[in-house]
Amino acid sequence: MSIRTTDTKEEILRIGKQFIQYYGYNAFSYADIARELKIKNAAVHYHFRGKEDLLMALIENYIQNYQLLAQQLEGSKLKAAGKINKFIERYTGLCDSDSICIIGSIASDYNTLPESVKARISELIEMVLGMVEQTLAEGKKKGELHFEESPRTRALLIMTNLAAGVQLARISGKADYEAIRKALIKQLK
Amino acid sequence: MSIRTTDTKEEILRIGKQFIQYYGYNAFSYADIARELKIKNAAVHYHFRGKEDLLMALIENYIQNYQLLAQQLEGSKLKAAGKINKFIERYTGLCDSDSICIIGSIASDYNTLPESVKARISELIEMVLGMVEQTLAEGKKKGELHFEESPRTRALLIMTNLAAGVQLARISGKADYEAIRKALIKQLK
DNA sequence: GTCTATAGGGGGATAGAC
DNA sequence: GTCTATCCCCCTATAGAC
Repeated sequence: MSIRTTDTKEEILRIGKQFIQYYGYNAFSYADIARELKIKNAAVHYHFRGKEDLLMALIENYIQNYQLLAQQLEGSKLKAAGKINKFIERYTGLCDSDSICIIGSIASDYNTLPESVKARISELIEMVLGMVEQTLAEGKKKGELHFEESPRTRALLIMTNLAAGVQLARISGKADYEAIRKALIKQLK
Repeated sequence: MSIRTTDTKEEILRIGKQFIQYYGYNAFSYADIARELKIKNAAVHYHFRGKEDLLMALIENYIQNYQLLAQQLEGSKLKAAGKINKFIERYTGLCDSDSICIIGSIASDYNTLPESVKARISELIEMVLGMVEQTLAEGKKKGELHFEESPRTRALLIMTNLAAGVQLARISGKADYEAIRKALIKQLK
């Protein structure tokens, strides 16, 4: 019955994620976060010493989140196509809020980030690609999915279609993203 | 015999383009450009009143550049696959310098840009997509290319593979980009 | 845990001399 | 066309009171 009180630290993470997806990492400030949460600059620094620490925490969140998804998919009765759809859905949601995937956003700012962050992002990407790759491989083995390329290559094609698809949608409209999404699903049948 | 002297204005455009592709629009300053060209801050402002004017000039350059490519392709004896390859080559070159396509870079910063710039970027994207779409349509008609989707959708799939492919390569290495590139070419046969 | 106040630096941009 | 000098703003970050 208890609604867990979202503390400030979680709120900062939530807003930070939104800002990265909407404006980009180098285009928002602690002051922006503070204004949004109606607290002061210094309070944000209390929870995350510096902006890089906030970014790192967000990346850790994503890693945990995908680990959770991995467990859910492993224990689910979904067919391969349904599992792939779980990944696609995450991108479809972004479009509706004019936002882009955090990996794509960070990729643009990549050369401005410290090595520690770069390394962790690399791990996140490998993890996500690995999950998609494995799902594709299993689906092919069971005869549920059909594609010519290696599972790794197919995973790369799908994830790049999605990542740049939401970037494109922000500029040219959601219709283009929808065309991509439908084509992806059709291709695997 | 005369080697045209590259004046400062052209040099600024050259460096500005590099910085956008390497660091992102919101992550470099006029001071960075000035340092690179061994001139002062104010000299850059003389050639481009503000940073947005520089960005707009770069977008105009891209539009002209693609118009030139369109003319070249129209008058060439290249088969459809060869024409598509001209687009792919542009992205392959980016990988080697740890850079990403300017459209992808700008897409990340999109919500921080003034409306005038947004509108022009939209036109640039439509132009490039239109060129690829038309090339695909002609190739299919002549029996040189084979794909199931509409030319527009196929163009979207190819361009998003390339745009996010170079973003990915910057983080996970060029091997992934190469896998994408080869798969794209193979898919069309 | 949040505040006020502030340090220190960098950003975009302009005026006016040369 | 480039310079020096400067303005004003916002940024990241910290110290110390509450």
